[in-house]
Amino acid sequence: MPLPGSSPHLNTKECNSAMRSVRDALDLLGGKWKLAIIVSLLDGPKRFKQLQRDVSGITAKMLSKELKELEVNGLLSRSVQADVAPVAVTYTLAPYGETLLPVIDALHHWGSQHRMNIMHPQEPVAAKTEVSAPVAA
Amino acid sequence: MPLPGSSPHLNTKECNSAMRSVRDALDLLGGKWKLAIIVSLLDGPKRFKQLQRDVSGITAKMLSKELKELEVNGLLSRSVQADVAPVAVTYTLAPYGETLLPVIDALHHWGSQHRMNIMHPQEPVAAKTEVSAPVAA
DNA sequence: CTGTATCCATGGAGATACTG
DNA sequence: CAGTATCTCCATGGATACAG
Repeated sequence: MPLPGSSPHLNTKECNSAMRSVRDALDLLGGKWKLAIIVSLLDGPKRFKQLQRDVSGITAKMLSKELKELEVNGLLSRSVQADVAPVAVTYTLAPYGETLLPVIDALHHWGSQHRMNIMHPQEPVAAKTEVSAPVAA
Repeated sequence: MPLPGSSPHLNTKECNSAMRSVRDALDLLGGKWKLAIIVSLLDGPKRFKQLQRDVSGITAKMLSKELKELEVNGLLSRSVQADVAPVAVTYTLAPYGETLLPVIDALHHWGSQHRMNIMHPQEPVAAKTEVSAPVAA
């Protein structure tokens, strides 16, 4: 069952409007880091440095940029503790950010299945062109 | 194993392995065109030119490249009709490609909600920093 | 600690022309 | 029709140094 209240699948006319939504989601989450940050924050509020450790490989510049975008979109909130010595900034997943859980689950579920298919291919999953066709040159 | 019916959420130790799956999915679907192509093929088999019309804005080069990647990953199949005059190539969504429906639905569902939140903000969704902090300079 | 500014390499992707 | 080959532009993002 595809979606409660949605069609079995989309016809061409619905495609364009449907794609707009999908693109919205993908533009927001599709980067290299956004989901990793959100997933890390599912664990609880974190500080900048802590996030940088968790999201392995990300640079301060990227982290800062991504956090800004996520905040502007209401997915997380930023709070500053100015009274402590070297300033403490905490990032917290907003309730709105938690609405992403179904999306994350879907990606995670499919992704882990796909990973298994690739590593333990029961039946050849890969390309199978019906005539000849030098697919990958 | 964290996800049969989806856990409440992921802890830090599970994050890395979970992220690998999520990244797998995102790497495969995250581009600008992949999902659009797949969604278009949900409608039924299509030919190259037809796809290029459907997926508005895509160039032949990109379409060709994306189709190749999708085929290699077993999400669609390519069939050549060499006997007809100017050669007909048809792309068909593979059964494996249809396993993406839940993912697409999740993205579509969240994306359309998000689009509504942005256009008709009931309550200010956007950034709200607790202290001062010139967030977006 | 929490970022920002700058420089720079890489590659993603458009335009165009060409081939089978 | 169904692509491929080049050339080129520009955004992404890493490294590094600096700032509040």
